[in-house]
Amino acid sequence: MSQSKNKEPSSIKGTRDILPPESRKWQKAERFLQRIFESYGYKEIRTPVFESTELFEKGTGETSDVVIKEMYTFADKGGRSLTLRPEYTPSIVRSIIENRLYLKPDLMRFYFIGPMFRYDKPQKGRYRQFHQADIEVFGEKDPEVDAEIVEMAYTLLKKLGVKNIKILINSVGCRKCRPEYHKKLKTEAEKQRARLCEDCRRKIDTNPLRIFDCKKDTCRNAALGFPKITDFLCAECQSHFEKFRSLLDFYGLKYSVDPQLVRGLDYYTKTTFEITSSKLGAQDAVLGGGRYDEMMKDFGGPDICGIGFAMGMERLLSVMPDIDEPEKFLYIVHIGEEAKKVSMKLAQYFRENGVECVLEYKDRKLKKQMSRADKLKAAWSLVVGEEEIEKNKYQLKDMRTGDQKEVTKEEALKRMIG
RNA sequence: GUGAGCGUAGCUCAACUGGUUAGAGCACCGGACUGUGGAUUCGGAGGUUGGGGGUUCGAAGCCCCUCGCUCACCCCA
Repeated sequence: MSQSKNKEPSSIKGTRDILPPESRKWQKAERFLQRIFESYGYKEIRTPVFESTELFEKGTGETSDVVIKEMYTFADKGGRSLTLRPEYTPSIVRSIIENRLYLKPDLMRFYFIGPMFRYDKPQKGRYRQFHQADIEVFGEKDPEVDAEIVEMAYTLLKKLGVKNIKILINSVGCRKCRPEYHKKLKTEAEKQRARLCEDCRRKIDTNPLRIFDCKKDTCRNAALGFPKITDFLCAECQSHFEKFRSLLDFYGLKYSVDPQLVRGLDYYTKTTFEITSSKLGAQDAVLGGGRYDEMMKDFGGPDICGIGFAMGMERLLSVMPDIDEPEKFLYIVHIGEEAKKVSMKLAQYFRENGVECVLEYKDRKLKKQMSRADKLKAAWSLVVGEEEIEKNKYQLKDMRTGDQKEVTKEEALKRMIG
C-alpha cells in the first residue's frame, strides 16, 4: 500500500482547508455567536475530540444511524476503543457527571464551537469533518427554556442576516407515551404495506416514523391516514407542548408544527425543533435540537433533564451574507538597507500601538512596493527613504483617497487610529 | 453504503467528427518607469489533460479500472 513517490499530499475526503479570506468570516461568526450565547448566560465548555466509543453508543444511541454507520472509531495503542465525537451532547453530559458540576451553584448553561466527525458521504452542506456551535441547558424542565432557546436561535440567525428561515417544532413524547404511539403507527403502516415502496416496507420494522419522509406519492397518500404523535402525547407531554407553543407566540415567533420532525438521535423526549433555510439545498437544517430528559440518568448520573441544539457552522456560513470589511493595515515601503532597518523599528512602534503593520523585506523598487500595498489592499502606505530618515518624517499615504502627508511617526499613528 | 453528472494552467474556459509541439482571458513574476499604487504595453513562468491500463499509425476526446469533486438517496449539522 505504498504511495507513488511524487504524489502530492492531499486532504482527506470530506475534509477541507479554511483559507484566509474565508477564515476571517469564520472568526467573525464565532465571535458573534460567543457574544450572543454569553448574553443568555451560557459559558464555554471544552471537552476532548475523542471519547470512549461506549459513550456515544450509550448516549447517541445504538440504533441511531450515527452510531451504526457514521463513527470514526479506532483502537489506540492500549487497545481502548475510541471514537472521534460525532456530536457533542454525550461529551457534555459525561463531563457534568464526572466533574459533579450539578453540585455547583453555577448555571448549567454551556456552549461550544468546534469540529465533529462523521463518516458520511459528502455532499452539499455535509462533510466528514464539520463544525458545530452547540448549546445545552441542564436542570430546567419547564417549557420556558425550550422557548427561550428557540428564540435565541431565531434571533441570532436574524442578526446574522440569514434569510428565508423557518422554525419547525414537534413533540416526540416521552418513554411513557411514545411506545404506545409506536405500536399504533406500526400496525397502521402494516395495514398499508401493499401500497408502500420497498424502502418504506423495511421502515415499518426499523423506524416507522421515517415513512413520513418518503417522497413517493403512493407512500405519501398512505401516510396521510397514519396516526400523528401529537395525538398520542400523555397529559404531561401534551401540556408541555402546549405551553411551549404559546410561549413561542408570546415571543412573536412564527413556527409550524411538523409531526414528521423526528430527529435521528435516539435520546430526544418531548420538544424537538429545527430551523431551516431554503437556500441550503437538500440538507436544509441550519440547526436542530431538542430535549433529552433521560440521558443524564441513563449514564448513571443524577436525574437531571437537558435541552439544547447544534448548529452547523458550514451551513450557517453558507447562508450568511458576506460582510467584507475593508482591511485596516499599514504597508511600510522602504528604500535601501538603512531604510529597511528604520522600517523595522517603525513597524515595532506601530504594532505596539495597535496598528496592524506589514512590511516585505524584498529589495523591490518603490513603485513595486506601492503596487504591492495596493494589491494587498492596505489602508495606508508609509514611505521610508533617505530623506525621510534624515528629517524623521515619513510620507503617509491614504491608499483609498490617495492623499499623502509628510508626518512624524506620532502623527502617523494619530491619523491611522483616529 | 446506493445512484447520477463532472475532472484540461492558481481561476474561468477553448482545442472541428480521434490528427503536428494542448491554447486564451484573468491572476502571478519581470521589463518599459533610476522616489509613489490602480492604467497601458512587452515579455516570462506555469500542464505527464486527476491517476493507471487498454483500443489505435495516432487519445484531452473512445473502452475498463481507480481516485477526487458535485448533486441526490439513506441520514444528519
